[in-house]
Amino acid sequence: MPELPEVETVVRDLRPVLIGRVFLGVSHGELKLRHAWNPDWNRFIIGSKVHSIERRAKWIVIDLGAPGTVLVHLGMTGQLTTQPADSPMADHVHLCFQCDAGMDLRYRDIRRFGGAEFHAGPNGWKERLKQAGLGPEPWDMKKSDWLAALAGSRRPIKSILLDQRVLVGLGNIYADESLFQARIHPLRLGSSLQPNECGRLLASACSVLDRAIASRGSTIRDYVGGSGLRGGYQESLAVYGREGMDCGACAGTVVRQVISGRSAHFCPSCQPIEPGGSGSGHVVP
DNA sequence: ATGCAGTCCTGTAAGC
DNA sequence: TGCTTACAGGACTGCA
Repeated sequence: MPELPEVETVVRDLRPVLIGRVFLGVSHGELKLRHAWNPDWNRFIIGSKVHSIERRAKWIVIDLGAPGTVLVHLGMTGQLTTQPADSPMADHVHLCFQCDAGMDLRYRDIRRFGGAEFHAGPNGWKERLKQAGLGPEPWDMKKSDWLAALAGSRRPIKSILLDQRVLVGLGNIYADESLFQARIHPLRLGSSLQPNECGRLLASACSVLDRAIASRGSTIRDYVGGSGLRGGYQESLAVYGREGMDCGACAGTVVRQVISGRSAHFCPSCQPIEPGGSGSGHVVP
């Protein structure tokens, strides 16, 4: 599942091979994507050169200079990779940008929760993302804003971490890992967190994301980087996907509980529901 | 205003 | 063995 580290890895993989390439054509499938490609955009794309590739939240931003910008969201199973133009087309490839030098940029997405959009002009894409109401990158989050956001919310902290309007980049995997590293129970309400816990949680999120990026992200099922390589951070996960297994930090066992419709993985011993709990008992909410 | 449940989508795996 | 069902979750919609 592409979260911030996976998207960052795709961007870093694509940069050296895609910057400077010129799009010669675009082909797309019939199936509907969440972010469907409009064929009217082809005329902006064809003949345009890739100036830069950046990441904002979980979006890939491909800057084509004056014509505009391509935004790609990987959704859950999206893959954006470069391949030789004569390589066989895999199943579920919905979009293919033909580049010069015999190279394709292909978008493959099994569950079709992602897709690509084109936004004309220098600021079109910024308006699009502004409309999404994205919060700051975790490393740019101001401590005072973070404290205020948590203090003013009576939602479970797990839900808050997944809300991209508060903070971008975390998905289910890294939200669980961040909460474990900060030793905070996912059901704790935002307003119940003490300032030191808030600070610890933000620092944990940044640190988990940093380490995941260094490992090229986590490949749980479908994720691959821009070069087609899998990630490695799944080997370092402390709680996600480890239901029923030993907690690596204590004698407890990792449990799974549905919170806000998503699986939350945590160690009830290391992450007590009672603030300041010592871990002496397994608290069942 | 706020938070939650439902929805999309398909491959995988568990269960009968 | 073959079928059915549950599950995975990012981001959006609609409801209470």
